Amino acid sequence: MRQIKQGSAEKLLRAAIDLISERGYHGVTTQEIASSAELSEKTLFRHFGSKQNLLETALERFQYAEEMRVLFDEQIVWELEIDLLAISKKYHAIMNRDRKLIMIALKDEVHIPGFKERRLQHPRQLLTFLTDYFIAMSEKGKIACPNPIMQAFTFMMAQYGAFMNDLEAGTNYSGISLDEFIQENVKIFVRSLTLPATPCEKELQTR
Amino acid sequence: MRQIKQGSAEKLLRAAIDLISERGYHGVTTQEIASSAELSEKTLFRHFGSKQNLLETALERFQYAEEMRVLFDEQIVWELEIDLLAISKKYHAIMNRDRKLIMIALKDEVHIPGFKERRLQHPRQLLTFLTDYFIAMSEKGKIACPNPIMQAFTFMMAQYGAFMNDLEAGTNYSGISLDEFIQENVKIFVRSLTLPATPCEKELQTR
DNA sequence: CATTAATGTCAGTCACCACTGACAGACACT
DNA sequence: AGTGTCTGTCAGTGGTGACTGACATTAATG
Repeated sequence: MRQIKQGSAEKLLRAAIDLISERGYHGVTTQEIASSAELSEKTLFRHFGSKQNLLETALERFQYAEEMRVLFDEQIVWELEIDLLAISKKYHAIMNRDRKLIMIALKDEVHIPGFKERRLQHPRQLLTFLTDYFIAMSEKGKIACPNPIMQAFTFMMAQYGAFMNDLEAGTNYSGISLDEFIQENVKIFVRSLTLPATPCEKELQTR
Repeated sequence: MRQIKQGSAEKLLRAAIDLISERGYHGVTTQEIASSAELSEKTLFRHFGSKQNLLETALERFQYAEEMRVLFDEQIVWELEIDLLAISKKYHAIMNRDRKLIMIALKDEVHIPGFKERRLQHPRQLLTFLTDYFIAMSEKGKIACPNPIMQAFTFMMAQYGAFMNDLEAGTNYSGISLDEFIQENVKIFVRSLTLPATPCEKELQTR
């Protein structure tokens, strides 16, 4: 009967994620979580001991740095537009998969030791990957005039903003889709980074 | 004694915003709010009748479209870099001023009729202003090759992402400040939009 | 059949919390 | 001095919600 037990725990975790991401930790009762999982409240406590532990277990699923590393190791073709598109799409795919966990982390009502730190480490890693990519591209002579960290950061912030906007506002801006944004944003970076040998004295001045 | 009454209501509102933005609506008790405002719980209920009404009153302070309209009407000098910088700085100034209200809205635990709609309308207006600005700049021949709505949207998303990142992660990325981001992002858009008469066939193809 | 593991039911505990009523003190204005 | 306004204290009420213990049920397993 091990499978059935795991099935129950799984159902409870999913129900918890669904409900807490919508209404917040304190906005949902253990009773609701249990019956949403079609189990009794008692079973919830037998599995997880406490509401907080249920949440902690659920949150352990959030991680994406590793997947990003694989992307940078295996899918890069050293063609700016193609690579930036692939990176953007992967980023949004992962973020959308975990969007409920991200909502919970954002509401952040319960203090879970070490969780915030673990969470913030993923985008930091992505920044490193992207910066290294820009540096390498620069060394290959394929892009120009880099302040690679800041450009990587700026690229990430745009992705993050679009994701967050989609997360909370959905289709607030009529007729603009996430996909269109990705296309346009990549184009802007491509145009900005592949200057046809135009010098960049202006940048050198300001820093 | 009107002043004293207003002083108390104000203190309660501020305390409510502070606490709820940190711990969420259900994570804070009326008792805590009252004593954080150095007033009795009774006074809280005498002023606002209910906890929910206290929150609703607090949230009425969020608005920025009007301030943005003034900026676009009065501060624009039709010089891309200068204008984008001014717009960015104004945006972050407003958002930072209201960051606690934005946190509350994000946690979004309590359903307040019409609030979400009212909230989403501000960025939509900003998008309109910025799009019109790009169109005008294009007509003046100062920027090139516009898909103005998407470019305005992309610019906004970058700002939003940087703000949200700052809001929840603070100084997660060592040594990168919001101000540096603003500078870099504006530069990227300037470079991308002011192509020195390079044709844009590539864009025309893809759409 | 006996055992074991997972679950359910039921009844209940204990703490917390939004909210109230009755009463009283402080202060201003007339 | 009297009146009105704002505030505080105190002692509640009613509801809810996390969590528990005792006992029964179901089904798989040896």
